[in-house]
Amino acid sequence: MAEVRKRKPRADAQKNRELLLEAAKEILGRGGPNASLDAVARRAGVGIGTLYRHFPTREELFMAVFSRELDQLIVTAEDLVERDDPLEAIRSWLHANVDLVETKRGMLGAMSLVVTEDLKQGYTERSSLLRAAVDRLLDKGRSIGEIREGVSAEDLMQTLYAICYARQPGPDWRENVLRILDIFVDGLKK
Amino acid sequence: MAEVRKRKPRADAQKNRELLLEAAKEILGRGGPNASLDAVARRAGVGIGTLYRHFPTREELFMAVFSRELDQLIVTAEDLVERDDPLEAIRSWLHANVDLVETKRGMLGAMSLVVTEDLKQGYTERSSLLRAAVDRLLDKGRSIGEIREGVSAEDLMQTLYAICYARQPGPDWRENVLRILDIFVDGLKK
DNA sequence: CAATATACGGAGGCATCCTCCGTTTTCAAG
DNA sequence: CTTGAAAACGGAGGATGCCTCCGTATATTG
Repeated sequence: MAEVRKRKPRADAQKNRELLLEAAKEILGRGGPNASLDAVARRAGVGIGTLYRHFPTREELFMAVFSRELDQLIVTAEDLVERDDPLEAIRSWLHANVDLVETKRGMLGAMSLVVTEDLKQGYTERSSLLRAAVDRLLDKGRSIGEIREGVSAEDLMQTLYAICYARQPGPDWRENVLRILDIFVDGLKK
Repeated sequence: MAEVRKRKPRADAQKNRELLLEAAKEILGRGGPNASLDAVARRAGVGIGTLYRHFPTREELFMAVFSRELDQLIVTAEDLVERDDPLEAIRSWLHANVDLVETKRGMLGAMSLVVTEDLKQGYTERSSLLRAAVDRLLDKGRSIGEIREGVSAEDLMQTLYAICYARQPGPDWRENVLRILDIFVDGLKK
Protein backbone atom coordinates (compact mmCIF):
# COMPACT_ATOMS: atom_id res chain seq x y z
CA MET A 1 0.00 0.00 0.00
CA ALA A 2 1.08 3.57 0.66
CA GLU A 3 4.70 2.88 1.47
CA VAL A 4 5.61 5.52 4.01
CA ARG A 5 8.93 7.19 3.42
CA LYS A 6 11.23 6.02 6.16
CA ARG A 7 14.51 6.95 7.61
CA LYS A 8 17.56 4.95 6.62
CA PRO A 9 18.23 2.23 9.16
CA ARG A 10 20.82 3.29 11.66
CA ALA A 11 24.34 2.09 11.13
CA ASP A 12 24.98 1.07 14.71
CA ALA A 13 21.86 -1.05 14.78
CA GLN A 14 22.99 -2.97 11.77
CA LYS A 15 26.44 -3.45 13.18
CA ASN A 16 25.07 -4.76 16.44
CA ARG A 17 22.78 -7.13 14.65
CA GLU A 18 25.79 -8.53 12.88
CA LEU A 19 27.73 -8.85 16.12
CA LEU A 20 24.82 -10.67 17.71
CA LEU A 21 24.51 -13.13 14.88
CA GLU A 22 28.20 -13.83 15.03
CA ALA A 23 28.07 -14.40 18.75
CA ALA A 24 24.95 -16.50 18.55
CA LYS A 25 26.49 -18.75 15.95
CA GLU A 26 29.35 -19.37 18.30
CA ILE A 27 27.44 -19.78 21.54
CA LEU A 28 24.51 -21.72 20.17
CA GLY A 29 26.83 -23.92 18.17
CA ARG A 30 28.44 -25.04 21.39
CA GLY A 31 25.70 -24.92 23.94
CA GLY A 32 22.69 -26.00 21.97
CA PRO A 33 19.20 -24.60 22.02
CA ASN A 34 19.20 -23.90 25.73
CA ALA A 35 22.37 -21.88 25.74
CA SER A 36 22.25 -18.64 27.64
CA LEU A 37 21.13 -15.63 25.68
CA ASP A 38 22.79 -13.44 28.25
CA ALA A 39 26.01 -15.11 27.22
CA VAL A 40 25.30 -14.30 23.60
CA ALA A 41 24.83 -10.65 24.42
CA ARG A 42 27.96 -10.61 26.56
CA ARG A 43 30.02 -12.17 23.83
CA ALA A 44 28.67 -9.76 21.27
CA GLY A 45 29.57 -6.94 23.61
CA VAL A 46 26.12 -5.44 23.62
CA GLY A 47 23.49 -5.08 26.29
CA ILE A 48 20.94 -7.79 26.77
CA GLY A 49 18.25 -5.31 25.89
CA THR A 50 19.78 -4.86 22.48
CA LEU A 51 19.63 -8.56 21.89
CA TYR A 52 15.97 -8.71 22.76
CA ARG A 53 15.16 -5.74 20.61
CA HIS A 54 16.69 -7.34 17.57
CA PHE A 55 15.43 -10.83 18.30
CA PRO A 56 12.42 -10.74 20.59
CA THR A 57 12.35 -14.51 20.92
CA ARG A 58 14.87 -17.26 21.06
CA GLU A 59 13.36 -18.69 17.93
CA GLU A 60 13.86 -15.58 15.91
CA LEU A 61 17.50 -15.55 16.80
CA PHE A 62 17.85 -19.17 15.73
CA MET A 63 16.03 -18.48 12.58
CA ALA A 64 18.36 -15.69 11.65
CA VAL A 65 21.42 -17.73 12.46
CA PHE A 66 20.32 -20.63 10.33
CA SER A 67 19.28 -18.77 7.27
CA ARG A 68 22.54 -19.40 5.56
CA GLU A 69 22.67 -23.04 6.47
CA LEU A 70 19.20 -23.44 5.09
CA ASP A 71 20.23 -21.77 1.88
CA GLN A 72 23.00 -24.24 1.46
CA LEU A 73 20.66 -27.16 1.99
CA ILE A 74 18.23 -25.76 -0.53
CA VAL A 75 20.92 -25.51 -3.15
CA THR A 76 22.05 -29.03 -2.46
CA ALA A 77 18.55 -30.39 -2.75
CA GLU A 78 17.96 -28.56 -6.01
CA ASP A 79 21.14 -29.92 -7.49
CA LEU A 80 20.19 -33.41 -6.52
CA VAL A 81 16.86 -33.26 -8.33
CA GLU A 82 18.84 -33.63 -11.52
CA ARG A 83 20.13 -37.02 -10.51
CA ASP A 84 18.65 -40.10 -12.06
CA ASP A 85 18.08 -42.17 -8.97
CA PRO A 86 15.70 -40.34 -6.66
CA LEU A 87 16.15 -42.66 -3.73
CA GLU A 88 19.88 -42.23 -3.84
CA ALA A 89 19.42 -38.52 -4.26
CA ILE A 90 17.47 -38.42 -1.05
CA ARG A 91 20.07 -40.49 0.64
CA SER A 92 22.73 -38.08 -0.51
CA TRP A 93 20.80 -35.11 0.68
CA LEU A 94 20.35 -36.62 4.10
CA HIS A 95 24.04 -37.38 4.25
CA ALA A 96 24.84 -33.82 3.34
CA ASN A 97 22.72 -32.73 6.24
CA VAL A 98 24.56 -35.00 8.57
CA ASP A 99 27.87 -33.63 7.41
CA LEU A 100 26.72 -30.10 7.89
CA VAL A 101 25.41 -30.88 11.30
CA GLU A 102 28.35 -32.87 12.51
CA THR A 103 30.44 -29.83 13.15
CA LYS A 104 27.67 -28.06 14.97
CA ARG A 105 26.11 -30.61 17.23
CA GLY A 106 24.82 -27.94 19.53
CA MET A 107 22.69 -26.48 16.81
CA LEU A 108 20.73 -29.64 16.31
CA GLY A 109 17.94 -28.93 18.69
CA ALA A 110 17.71 -25.49 17.27
CA MET A 111 17.61 -26.77 13.71
CA SER A 112 14.74 -29.10 14.32
CA LEU A 113 13.07 -26.35 16.27
CA VAL A 114 13.34 -24.01 13.33
CA VAL A 115 12.21 -26.57 10.83
CA THR A 116 9.14 -27.59 12.74
CA GLU A 117 8.27 -24.18 14.09
CA ASP A 118 8.12 -22.36 10.89
CA LEU A 119 7.01 -25.16 8.70
CA LYS A 120 4.08 -25.37 10.99
CA GLN A 121 3.29 -21.72 10.65
CA GLY A 122 4.29 -21.59 7.05
CA TYR A 123 5.24 -17.96 6.94
CA THR A 124 8.89 -18.13 6.19
CA GLU A 125 9.92 -18.03 2.63
CA ARG A 126 13.16 -19.80 3.14
CA SER A 127 11.79 -22.86 4.76
CA SER A 128 9.09 -23.05 2.14
CA LEU A 129 11.81 -23.13 -0.45
CA LEU A 130 13.58 -25.88 1.39
CA ARG A 131 10.45 -27.91 1.73
CA ALA A 132 9.64 -27.35 -1.90
CA ALA A 133 13.05 -28.55 -2.97
CA VAL A 134 12.81 -31.67 -0.85
CA ASP A 135 9.32 -32.25 -2.09
CA ARG A 136 10.57 -32.19 -5.63
CA LEU A 137 13.05 -34.85 -4.72
CA LEU A 138 10.28 -36.96 -3.33
CA ASP A 139 7.93 -36.25 -6.20
CA LYS A 140 10.38 -37.47 -8.72
CA GLY A 141 10.71 -40.73 -6.83
CA ARG A 142 7.00 -41.08 -6.52
CA SER A 143 6.36 -40.43 -10.17
CA ILE A 144 8.79 -43.14 -11.14
CA GLY A 145 7.09 -45.37 -8.66
CA GLU A 146 10.22 -45.89 -6.65
CA ILE A 147 9.06 -44.16 -3.52
CA ARG A 148 5.95 -44.88 -1.53
CA GLU A 149 3.11 -42.43 -1.22
CA GLY A 150 2.24 -40.60 1.95
CA VAL A 151 5.63 -39.28 2.96
CA SER A 152 6.06 -35.55 3.12
CA ALA A 153 9.12 -33.37 3.11
CA GLU A 154 8.32 -32.52 6.68
CA ASP A 155 8.39 -36.18 7.58
CA LEU A 156 11.77 -36.54 6.04
CA MET A 157 13.27 -33.48 7.65
CA GLN A 158 11.88 -34.04 11.07
CA THR A 159 13.02 -37.61 11.07
CA LEU A 160 16.44 -36.55 9.97
CA TYR A 161 16.88 -34.12 12.80
CA ALA A 162 15.28 -36.42 15.29
CA ILE A 163 17.78 -39.13 14.54
CA CYS A 164 20.72 -36.77 14.58
CA TYR A 165 19.59 -35.33 17.85
CA ALA A 166 18.84 -38.53 19.68
CA ARG A 167 22.19 -40.13 19.02
CA GLN A 168 24.78 -39.62 21.69
CA PRO A 169 27.69 -37.53 20.54
CA GLY A 170 30.91 -39.45 20.28
CA PRO A 171 33.37 -40.95 17.85
CA ASP A 172 30.72 -43.20 16.30
CA TRP A 173 28.09 -40.55 16.00
CA ARG A 174 28.31 -40.05 12.27
CA GLU A 175 28.50 -43.71 11.48
CA ASN A 176 25.50 -44.55 13.63
CA VAL A 177 23.36 -41.75 12.31
CA LEU A 178 24.07 -42.74 8.74
CA ARG A 179 23.25 -46.34 9.49
CA ILE A 180 19.87 -45.50 10.93
CA LEU A 181 19.09 -43.08 8.16
CA ASP A 182 19.87 -45.72 5.56
CA ILE A 183 17.35 -48.02 7.13
CA PHE A 184 14.81 -45.29 6.95
CA VAL A 185 15.58 -44.57 3.33
CA ASP A 186 15.23 -48.23 2.49
CA GLY A 187 11.84 -48.07 4.12
CA LEU A 188 10.86 -45.36 1.69
CA LYS A 189 11.06 -47.78 -1.23
CA LYS A 190 7.83 -48.75 -2.75
CA MET B 1 33.24 -57.73 51.32
CA ALA B 2 32.60 -57.43 55.03
CA GLU B 3 29.00 -56.28 54.86
CA VAL B 4 28.68 -53.85 57.73
CA ARG B 5 25.56 -54.20 59.79
CA LYS B 6 23.44 -51.16 59.14
CA ARG B 7 20.57 -49.40 60.69
CA LYS B 8 17.13 -49.90 59.23
CA PRO B 9 16.32 -47.19 56.73
CA ARG B 10 14.33 -44.44 58.34
CA ALA B 11 10.61 -44.42 57.81
CA ASP B 12 10.31 -40.73 57.04
CA ALA B 13 12.98 -40.97 54.40
CA GLN B 14 11.13 -43.68 52.60
CA LYS B 15 7.88 -41.82 52.81
CA ASN B 16 9.41 -38.68 51.39
CA ARG B 17 11.00 -40.63 48.58
CA GLU B 18 7.57 -41.90 47.68
CA LEU B 19 6.06 -38.44 47.83
CA LEU B 20 8.78 -37.13 45.60
CA LEU B 21 8.28 -39.83 43.01
CA GLU B 22 4.58 -39.19 42.99
CA ALA B 23 5.10 -35.49 42.53
CA ALA B 24 7.75 -35.99 39.89
CA LYS B 25 5.51 -38.23 37.87
CA GLU B 26 2.93 -35.50 37.84
CA ILE B 27 5.16 -32.53 37.21
CA LEU B 28 7.48 -34.15 34.72
CA GLY B 29 4.56 -35.72 32.91
CA ARG B 30 3.21 -32.28 32.21
CA GLY B 31 6.24 -30.11 31.94
CA GLY B 32 8.74 -32.36 30.27
CA PRO B 33 12.38 -32.83 30.98
CA ASN B 34 13.01 -29.20 31.78
CA ALA B 35 10.29 -28.90 34.36
CA SER B 36 11.22 -27.21 37.58
CA LEU B 37 12.58 -29.46 40.29
CA ASP B 38 11.70 -26.82 42.82
CA ALA B 39 8.14 -27.34 41.74
CA VAL B 40 8.46 -31.06 42.29
CA ALA B 41 9.67 -30.52 45.81
CA ARG B 42 6.93 -28.00 46.48
CA ARG B 43 4.29 -30.33 45.23
CA ALA B 44 5.67 -33.18 47.28
CA GLY B 45 5.59 -30.90 50.29
CA VAL B 46 9.24 -31.41 51.17
CA GLY B 47 12.23 -29.11 51.13
CA ILE B 48 14.28 -28.79 48.01
CA GLY B 49 17.22 -30.14 49.94
CA THR B 50 15.36 -33.35 50.52
CA LEU B 51 14.78 -33.77 46.85
CA TYR B 52 18.42 -33.32 46.04
CA ARG B 53 19.47 -35.73 48.76
CA HIS B 54 17.30 -38.47 47.37
CA PHE B 55 17.99 -37.71 43.73
CA PRO B 56 21.22 -35.81 43.34
CA THR B 57 20.70 -35.29 39.64
CA ARG B 58 17.77 -34.69 37.42
CA GLU B 59 18.59 -37.90 35.63
CA GLU B 60 18.38 -40.02 38.73
CA LEU B 61 14.95 -38.69 39.43
CA PHE B 62 13.83 -39.49 35.91
CA MET B 63 15.31 -42.89 36.17
CA ALA B 64 13.37 -43.69 39.30
CA VAL B 65 10.13 -42.37 37.88
CA PHE B 66 10.40 -44.45 34.77
CA SER B 67 11.28 -47.73 36.34
CA ARG B 68 7.73 -48.94 36.23
CA GLU B 69 7.14 -47.82 32.72
CA LEU B 70 10.23 -49.66 31.68
CA ASP B 71 9.03 -52.78 33.43
CA GLN B 72 5.86 -52.69 31.45
CA LEU B 73 7.74 -52.36 28.20
CA ILE B 74 9.95 -55.28 29.13
CA VAL B 75 6.95 -57.49 29.74
CA THR B 76 5.40 -56.46 26.47
CA ALA B 77 8.57 -57.19 24.57
CA GLU B 78 8.93 -60.58 26.19
CA ASP B 79 5.40 -61.52 25.32
CA LEU B 80 5.94 -60.54 21.74
CA VAL B 81 8.92 -62.82 21.33
CA GLU B 82 6.44 -65.68 21.17
CA ARG B 83 4.83 -64.30 18.06
CA ASP B 84 5.54 -65.89 14.74
CA ASP B 85 6.25 -62.83 12.70
CA PRO B 86 9.22 -60.98 14.17
CA LEU B 87 8.87 -57.91 12.05
CA GLU B 88 5.26 -57.49 13.05
CA ALA B 89 6.21 -58.16 16.63
CA ILE B 90 8.63 -55.29 16.51
CA ARG B 91 6.02 -53.12 14.91
CA SER B 92 3.63 -53.99 17.68
CA TRP B 93 6.16 -53.24 20.34
CA LEU B 94 6.88 -49.86 18.86
CA HIS B 95 3.19 -49.14 18.69
CA ALA B 96 2.81 -50.11 22.32
CA ASN B 97 5.48 -47.61 23.15
CA VAL B 98 3.69 -44.92 21.25
CA ASP B 99 0.49 -45.66 23.09
CA LEU B 100 2.22 -45.53 26.42
CA VAL B 101 3.89 -42.32 25.52
CA GLU B 102 0.90 -40.60 24.04
CA THR B 103 -0.63 -39.85 27.40
CA LYS B 104 2.62 -38.52 28.79
CA ARG B 105 4.07 -36.37 26.10
CA GLY B 106 6.07 -34.42 28.60
CA MET B 107 7.99 -37.46 29.61
CA LEU B 108 9.32 -38.07 26.16
CA GLY B 109 12.52 -36.17 26.44
CA ALA B 110 13.10 -37.76 29.77
CA MET B 111 12.48 -41.21 28.37
CA SER B 112 15.01 -40.91 25.64
CA LEU B 113 17.35 -39.32 28.11
CA VAL B 114 17.05 -42.31 30.38
CA VAL B 115 17.40 -44.82 27.63
CA THR B 116 20.50 -43.29 26.17
CA GLU B 117 22.07 -42.28 29.42
CA ASP B 118 22.07 -45.58 31.10
CA LEU B 119 22.42 -47.73 28.06
CA LYS B 120 25.58 -45.80 27.47
CA GLN B 121 26.85 -46.43 30.93
CA GLY B 122 25.33 -49.86 31.11
CA TYR B 123 24.96 -49.97 34.84
CA THR B 124 21.27 -50.28 35.24
CA GLU B 125 19.79 -53.67 35.46
CA ARG B 126 16.43 -52.64 34.25
CA SER B 127 17.53 -51.11 31.04
CA SER B 128 19.71 -54.10 30.37
CA LEU B 129 16.65 -56.24 30.68
CA LEU B 130 14.76 -54.05 28.31
CA ARG B 131 17.53 -54.06 25.80
CA ALA B 132 17.87 -57.81 26.13
CA ALA B 133 14.19 -58.32 25.48
CA VAL B 134 14.23 -56.11 22.43
CA ASP B 135 17.36 -57.81 21.25
CA ARG B 136 15.63 -61.13 21.43
CA LEU B 137 12.92 -59.74 19.21
CA LEU B 138 15.52 -58.66 16.73
CA ASP B 139 17.49 -61.88 16.97
CA LYS B 140 14.54 -63.95 16.09
CA GLY B 141 13.98 -61.89 13.00
CA ARG B 142 17.61 -62.08 12.06
CA SER B 143 17.77 -65.82 12.49
CA ILE B 144 14.83 -66.29 10.18
CA GLY B 145 16.53 -63.97 7.78
CA GLU B 146 13.70 -61.52 7.82
CA ILE B 147 15.57 -58.66 9.42
CA ARG B 148 18.81 -57.13 8.28
CA GLU B 149 22.01 -57.37 10.25
CA GLY B 150 23.60 -54.44 12.00
CA VAL B 151 20.65 -53.03 13.86
CA SER B 152 20.84 -52.98 17.61
CA ALA B 153 18.17 -52.65 20.26
CA GLU B 154 19.65 -49.28 21.05
CA ASP B 155 19.16 -48.22 17.49
CA LEU B 156 15.55 -49.21 17.63
CA MET B 157 14.80 -47.56 20.92
CA GLN B 158 16.60 -44.35 20.26
CA THR B 159 14.95 -44.01 16.92
CA LEU B 160 11.60 -44.63 18.49
CA TYR B 161 11.98 -41.90 21.03
CA ALA B 162 13.57 -39.57 18.57
CA ILE B 163 10.59 -39.80 16.29
CA CYS B 164 8.09 -39.45 19.09
CA TYR B 165 9.91 -36.45 20.41
CA ALA B 166 10.45 -34.61 17.17
CA ARG B 167 6.83 -34.68 16.10
CA GLN B 168 4.81 -31.69 17.10
CA PRO B 169 2.08 -32.50 19.57
CA GLY B 170 -1.37 -32.18 18.16
CA PRO B 171 -4.37 -34.13 17.04
CA ASP B 172 -2.38 -35.93 14.35
CA TRP B 173 0.54 -36.78 16.53
CA ARG B 174 -0.18 -40.46 16.94
CA GLU B 175 -1.03 -41.00 13.34
CA ASN B 176 2.10 -39.27 12.12
CA VAL B 177 4.41 -41.03 14.50
CA LEU B 178 3.04 -44.40 13.52
CA ARG B 179 3.40 -43.59 9.86
CA ILE B 180 7.06 -42.71 10.21
CA LEU B 181 7.75 -45.69 12.39
CA ASP B 182 6.20 -48.00 9.84
CA ILE B 183 8.56 -46.71 7.23
CA PHE B 184 11.42 -47.41 9.52
CA VAL B 185 10.20 -50.92 10.25
CA ASP B 186 9.87 -51.61 6.55
CA GLY B 187 13.45 -50.51 6.22
CA LEU B 188 14.43 -53.21 8.67
CA LYS B 189 13.40 -55.91 6.23
CA LYS B 190 16.18 -57.84 4.72
C1' DC C 1 23.15 22.64 14.22
C1' DA C 2 19.11 21.35 16.13
C1' DA C 3 15.23 18.15 16.61
C1' DT C 4 13.63 13.73 16.89
C1' DA C 5 13.30 9.15 15.66
C1' DT C 6 15.93 5.31 16.78
C1' DA C 7 18.79 2.47 19.36
C1' DC C 8 21.43 1.48 23.44
C1' DG C 9 22.54 -0.52 28.11
C1' DG C 10 21.72 -2.67 32.11
C1' DA C 11 19.14 -2.54 36.49
C1' DG C 12 15.53 -5.08 38.46
C1' DG C 13 11.98 -8.54 39.37
C1' DC C 14 11.25 -13.12 39.06
C1' DA C 15 12.40 -18.12 38.41
C1' DT C 16 15.45 -21.95 38.66
C1' DC C 17 19.51 -24.40 40.04
C1' DC C 18 22.16 -26.55 43.56
C1' DT C 19 24.89 -26.40 48.01
C1' DC C 20 25.49 -26.05 52.64
C1' DC C 21 24.57 -26.42 57.33
C1' DG C 22 21.92 -25.68 61.65
C1' DT C 23 17.82 -28.13 63.40
C1' DT C 24 14.81 -31.98 63.95
C1' DT C 25 13.56 -36.75 63.96
C1' DT C 26 14.23 -41.60 64.18
C1' DC C 27 16.37 -45.69 65.80
C1' DA C 28 18.15 -48.79 68.96
C1' DA C 29 21.19 -49.74 72.93
C1' DG C 30 21.14 -49.72 77.75
C1' DC D 1 11.92 -45.09 78.83
C1' DT D 2 15.73 -42.54 78.27
C1' DT D 3 19.18 -40.73 75.42
C1' DG D 4 22.74 -39.78 72.12
C1' DA D 5 24.33 -40.39 67.65
C1' DA D 6 23.14 -41.34 62.91
C1' DA D 7 20.13 -39.97 59.48
C1' DA D 8 17.19 -36.91 57.41
C1' DC D 9 14.99 -32.50 57.10
C1' DG D 10 14.24 -27.72 55.37
C1' DG D 11 15.20 -23.68 53.31
C1' DA D 12 18.34 -19.65 53.07
C1' DG D 13 21.58 -18.06 49.88
C1' DG D 14 24.65 -17.28 45.99
C1' DA D 15 24.85 -18.02 41.11
C1' DT D 16 22.77 -17.84 36.76
C1' DG D 17 19.19 -17.12 33.37
C1' DC D 18 14.92 -14.87 31.53
C1' DC D 19 12.75 -10.81 29.89
C1' DT D 20 10.90 -5.94 30.54
C1' DC D 21 11.24 -1.27 31.10
C1' DC D 22 12.97 3.15 30.73
C1' DG D 23 16.42 6.84 31.24
C1' DT D 24 20.30 7.97 28.33
C1' DA D 25 22.89 8.37 24.10
C1' DT D 26 23.42 8.93 19.16
C1' DA D 27 22.54 8.73 14.12
C1' DT D 28 19.90 10.89 10.61
C1' DT D 29 17.61 14.55 8.44
C1' DG D 30 16.28 19.17 7.26
